[in-house]
Amino acid sequence: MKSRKISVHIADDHKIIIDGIIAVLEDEDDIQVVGYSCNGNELINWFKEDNKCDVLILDINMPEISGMEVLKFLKQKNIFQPTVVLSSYDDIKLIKEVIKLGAKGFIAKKCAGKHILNAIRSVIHDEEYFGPSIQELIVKNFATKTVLNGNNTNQDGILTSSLTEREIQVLKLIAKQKSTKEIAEELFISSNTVETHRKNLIKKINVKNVVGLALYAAKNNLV
Amino acid sequence: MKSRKISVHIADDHKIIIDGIIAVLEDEDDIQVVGYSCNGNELINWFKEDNKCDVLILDINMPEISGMEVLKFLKQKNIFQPTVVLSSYDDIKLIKEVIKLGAKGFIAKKCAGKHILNAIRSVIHDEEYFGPSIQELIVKNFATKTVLNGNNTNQDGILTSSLTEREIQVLKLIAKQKSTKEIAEELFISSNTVETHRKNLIKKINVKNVVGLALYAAKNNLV
DNA sequence: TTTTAGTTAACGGAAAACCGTTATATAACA
DNA sequence: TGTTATATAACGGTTTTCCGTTAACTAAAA
Repeated sequence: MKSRKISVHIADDHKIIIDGIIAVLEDEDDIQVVGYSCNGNELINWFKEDNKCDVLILDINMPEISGMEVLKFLKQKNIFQPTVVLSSYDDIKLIKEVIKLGAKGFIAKKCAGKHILNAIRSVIHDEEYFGPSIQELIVKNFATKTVLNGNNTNQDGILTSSLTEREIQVLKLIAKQKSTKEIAEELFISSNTVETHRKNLIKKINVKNVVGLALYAAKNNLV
Repeated sequence: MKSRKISVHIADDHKIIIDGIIAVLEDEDDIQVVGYSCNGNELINWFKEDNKCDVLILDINMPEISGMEVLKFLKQKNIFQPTVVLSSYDDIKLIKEVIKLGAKGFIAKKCAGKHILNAIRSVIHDEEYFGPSIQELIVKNFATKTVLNGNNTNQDGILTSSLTEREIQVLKLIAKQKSTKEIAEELFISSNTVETHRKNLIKKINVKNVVGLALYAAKNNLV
């Protein structure tokens, strides 16, 4: 007896990537693409119309409603949705966030198509799957974080840190080229507090100065 | 009489995008994909082995050897190569650079696949082709640049400015989170000179501070 | 209920960035 | 042969960032 095909929905703001994934998946006879979305809005509406799929392939870097926010939406609505997250960058913090939000698969876009197949077949069984470059990153991160000051890591060892709401808010304003004073005025807090946030951001993100913060912000679509 | 197919080579560090483009092109019976490269090195070697194609589809954002550098290589070797440049970002400065280096087609990755077909069929006849979002950008840029201070624009009106070699060098080091002093030591020049360069960069790029420079550097793959 | 995470705030001193402006030398260009 | 672009350098003053450290209050979690 042959079981039903795995239904897949793809969400990515780059149509060409959707085409690419479809091209990879259509050769497999246990997988079926049942739809795609070109932005977070479309995807959320698709869910709201009570559509379903076995596996969601989700780009994290989408304008307006990001993949992250889609995951938040799903979590909030208590929708259990096996998901493979696609990302342009290898970023350990991003991976942590994504795991926190319940996604089990994570692949860097630069990785070839066949890994998506493995990822789909893993997450459908609620198993984790990390693409090759991600695995490397996790191992590297684990090593350094364990040896170095465990400033961010808590008891779990790996599932940690990330920025607070306020810190993200401050970071965004820094990335808008605003000075401490301007940020303080905008957020109705003391300049000293903003400085503290800036300091904590530099430590948490492990960069040298505001330039590092700006690059981090750019990388994580906070700009 | 039916003419020979248009041979196309694709270069992009994201395999999935190559797959996507192949998927789009393989439905066309006047176009034939004759090869692909996953980075700038591979592509340059491909050319060095005296391979040829009618149209090159070139991603600008590749690690190590970028698309820009590939264009420089082709120009330097006097290889006339009709090229469609792919970019993740809509950036007017980038477009200008690319035009300077001889590419005639320019498409943002977010644009759907069919535009690539138009682009290929344009550049093969040495005609320019700009994707929809790029056209918008050019129009917008033209309007503001004309109205506002023409600080960067020279006689040509559109094909202008850009940073000097030295400025780019300094900018890259700033984006590496180095201080003025460190940069000065690395380049064997005075701190004062580095400050002058930083100042000029801020003015030229029209940003407020090093954060703006960092973001510009990130956007233009100088990081 | 203690513990932890987050937000707020302060302070003093060092370092770096920012600003305007001027100036010299060189190489390329018209 | 001027003109222009580029790279170099200096200077004084202002503003901002950076660093370490401490601490109080709150809300949520263990």
